[in-house]
Amino acid sequence: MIQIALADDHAILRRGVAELISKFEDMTVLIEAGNGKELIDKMDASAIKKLPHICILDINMPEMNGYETASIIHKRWPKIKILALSMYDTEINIIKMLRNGANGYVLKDAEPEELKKAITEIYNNGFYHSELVTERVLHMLQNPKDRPGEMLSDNETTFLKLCCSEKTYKEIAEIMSLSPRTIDGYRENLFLKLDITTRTGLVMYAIRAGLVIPN
Amino acid sequence: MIQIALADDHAILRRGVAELISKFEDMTVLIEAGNGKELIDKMDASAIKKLPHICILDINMPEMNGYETASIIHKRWPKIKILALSMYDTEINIIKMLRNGANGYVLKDAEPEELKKAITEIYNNGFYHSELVTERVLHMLQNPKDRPGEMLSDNETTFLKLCCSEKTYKEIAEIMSLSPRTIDGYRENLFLKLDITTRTGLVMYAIRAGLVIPN
DNA sequence: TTAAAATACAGTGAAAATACGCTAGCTAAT
DNA sequence: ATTAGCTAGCGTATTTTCACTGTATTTTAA
Repeated sequence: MIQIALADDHAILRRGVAELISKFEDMTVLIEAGNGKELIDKMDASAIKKLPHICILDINMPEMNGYETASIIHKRWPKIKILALSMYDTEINIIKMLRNGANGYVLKDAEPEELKKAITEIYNNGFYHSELVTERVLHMLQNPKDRPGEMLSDNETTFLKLCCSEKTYKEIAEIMSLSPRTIDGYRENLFLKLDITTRTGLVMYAIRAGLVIPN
Repeated sequence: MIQIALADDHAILRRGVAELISKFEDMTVLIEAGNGKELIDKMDASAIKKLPHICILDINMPEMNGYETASIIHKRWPKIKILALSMYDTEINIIKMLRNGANGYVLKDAEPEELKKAITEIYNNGFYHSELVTERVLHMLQNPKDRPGEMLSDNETTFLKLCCSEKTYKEIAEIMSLSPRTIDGYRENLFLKLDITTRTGLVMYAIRAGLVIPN
């Protein structure tokens, strides 16, 4: 019996997926949580013998998003497998989740059958790679250089989050205690890396990447 | 037995919700669709006696979004009740769905119990108004700036959608075959109505309102 | 130990976004 | 028929954003 933990902020979706999973043979949902932090807290609290085999994580979550959650779980409980369940299929999202320790990636658009398959394969083989995760993406994971979805530095990520507000770059510079010119550098770098030319592009990217929840 | 139709582009969520609903007593899912157009096509195709009592609609959908779908269903089959199922609780979303014929509004964050309650009440009384809706609607009625008379016009909506791209206002003006100054007027109006001061604000708003799917 | 990156910072100028003031046509309201 | 409101339009000024050319320091890698 495969034990599963679920983290997603949308209760109806989460409960629905839980129902779906418990209908699959040999699978059961052990833990449910509304965000990454809650999941980790529950795993901390639960007895060691009751840990799940697989954690299914949404990327966009309040409090603690999927990336951070995956990273922490991967470090703290290396044996637990992680399956990312996301709305978007942008390369950067996939790569970022896989780099943070995810063993598979399924879209919310997918058919339930694919979810079942992903869970089974991760449990049996340790990973699940659909056509979505192409060889190209896997190759990128190994070659740290020359990938379009270059990993973002902490400062760049912070900057990107702050871009999704009505602050000017000058104000962002003050908040981050940096010179406006440095911020300008971040902007330019991101434009290059992400093939973007406007702040609007940055905002759209940040939302797709799950860095901010538009609420 | 309450017959239900479901429209949502995320298959896993949709199947999950369908499972959830079929677990509720006296409820069954008759039709499932990936977007509004598909739902309407299926309802057109299905025999008249097999129409659902209630349509549950997501707002953010490709092809045809929740607003348009609600409006069409409401006109074509006035007896069928509509329940909006949305990610966001912005006033404008709620009001817009209600204006387009929805009889209730539930968030994806909500507990499954609320969904059940909403379906039951809509079936029995014709509507479901949670504290969420009443509160928001009341707030709206008090705030002169979001009065129903100041809903967005078609042109403003089109403009708002185009804002979520890397186009300049000048380019948007060309696309819409209007003078750049007219576009400027739309922008200014929206800033006033929505209490916004930058294009970034417009983009964030448009996404929350489900006008664009960030893909 | 050099070379090559990554990081932080600087000035300038052009383009885009934002803020106002103003005109005019249409319609609805009493 | 006139007040009020909404839509569409023009002009101008300021602020913000974007693009380009740089420099100095630190880290990383060969």
